[in-house]
Amino acid sequence: MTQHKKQVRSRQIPFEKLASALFGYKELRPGQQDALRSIFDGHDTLAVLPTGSGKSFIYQFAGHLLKGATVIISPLIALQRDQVENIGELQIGNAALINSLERASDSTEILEDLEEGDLEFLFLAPEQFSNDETFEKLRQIQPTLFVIDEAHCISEWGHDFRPDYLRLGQIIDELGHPRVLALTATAAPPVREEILERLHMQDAKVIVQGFDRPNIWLGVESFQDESTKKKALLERVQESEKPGIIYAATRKHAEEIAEALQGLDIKADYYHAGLKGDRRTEVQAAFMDDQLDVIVATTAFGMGVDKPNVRFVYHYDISDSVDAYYQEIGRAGRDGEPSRAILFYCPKDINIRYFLTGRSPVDAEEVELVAETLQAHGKAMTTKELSEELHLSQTKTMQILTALEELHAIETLPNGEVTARPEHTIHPEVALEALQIDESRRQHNRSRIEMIRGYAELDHCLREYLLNYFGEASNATCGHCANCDAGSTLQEPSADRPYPMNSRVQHKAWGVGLVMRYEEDKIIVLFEEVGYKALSLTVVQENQLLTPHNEA
DNA sequence: CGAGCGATACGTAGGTATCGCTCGGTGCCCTACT
Repeated sequence: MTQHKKQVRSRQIPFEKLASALFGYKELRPGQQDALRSIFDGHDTLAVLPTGSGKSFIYQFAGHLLKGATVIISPLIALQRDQVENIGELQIGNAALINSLERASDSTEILEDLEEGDLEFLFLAPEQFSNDETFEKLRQIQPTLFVIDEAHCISEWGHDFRPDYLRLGQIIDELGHPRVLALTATAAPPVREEILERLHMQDAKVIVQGFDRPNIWLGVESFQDESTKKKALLERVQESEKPGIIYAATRKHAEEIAEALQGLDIKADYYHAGLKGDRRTEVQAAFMDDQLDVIVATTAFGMGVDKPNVRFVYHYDISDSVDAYYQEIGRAGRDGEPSRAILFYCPKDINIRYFLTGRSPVDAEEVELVAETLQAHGKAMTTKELSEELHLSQTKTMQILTALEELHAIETLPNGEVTARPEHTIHPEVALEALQIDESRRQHNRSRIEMIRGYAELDHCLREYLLNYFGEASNATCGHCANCDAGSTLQEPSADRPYPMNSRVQHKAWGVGLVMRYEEDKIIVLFEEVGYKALSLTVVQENQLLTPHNEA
């Protein structure tokens, strides 16, 4: 009875023929083909494929062909609705979604349909597993395919903002480990590793398609003060082909820029999470229908936006990581036509990013307090109960719980409640270890900001920097970025690259790390414990600071 | 970190300079109140 893991060898399946019959596809793209092959050969699969490469098709197709239910985890209700609608237009089975906006009675019915096979696809946000009824029912149903769409959310949001993302691995185990398919357009090598680990993926295959978007011209314009920067941006927008997107760090900036553009008779509007739901829908729809030329937005805008003719993505404020920046500029030029991505950079803008990502450190007393309370309490508690009892903010409580959980000092139940582990008491040194875990997380965040600063202050090929960050080596000048245009040559592919790109190295103090890139006489390594570090190659070689690290 | 706001000082009328405080991003979910 290995029913749901039964091996239908992939080569027996005429993928192309079926894709054409079911979806009207003329041919499959390489990434789609590889991902399907991997799924049908029984692997858990992580597919990192550029947007517009038909990622939804992969789970639609696999879900339709595999017996049993398909559960899709998707971060936004709006995205889920689009997907359900999308499936409705195909002849591949019914789809539904369960969330807080639907009626509870409906969700009971939906789960019954799923059990009886009248429903093939169920869309959920990860938070839904905290609902005992839903979770129990899904455990009975034992879905055969478990899909995590926008899987980079695990590492982008899981650590503080939406912690339920970190619990998906446990959920997958509890559901009897259905075949797992994680999909994303943007994941640098360390993010890929984290996805595999956090989802408890087994016998996993990772499929990665190229990150390069050659039709997007890259540029950085530097300024010393805000007003000059703003003026330059407005001028640039006036002369740019439209439509376009402008990203700002704060809601206020977004509103100000949009108003300034309106003052110049440009059809512009702003978008951020402070707007009412229907207003957000309205602004987004206007942009999608070409009624707006420019949308000025915070990071709230963009996920699931697939507009082909976006001619520019400008950043009025710098992003908090290369990952976020790449994802945002990737919304330009989906039609393959020339487009521009320009970062308007002012060194002090980095500070807002430090503020927004840099939670204050936890202190030992708080950690002890949380640990003791959980032990004394005897039974499981919600984060909310804990934070109210201890007069700590929910964010802070979450921050402490995440660290304690990594130490296996506490356990998070499938419904999201936390409890002390009865089998071992919490030692005093756990608090100190938790501080270290928290500090290393903070350092990691800081180092990500340093990497985007590195991009902003770069004097050679910008594209090469981005591609290196995502683990791709490039061997020629791109000839299509501000620095290449200015005559800068590719960084010398010098003979002094003692460690291959993306190989693992060991440092005496900082532990194991991944070789990210070379720069003049420096090597940039992403250490698991301390984040990105730049080391002088001369010093490294003279003192033998790094040794190749082979995994066990 | 830094922008922006209100309160205060200054010393007699209204502007201006300074201090100290607050707030700044992303979305699920659920509960209480219209």
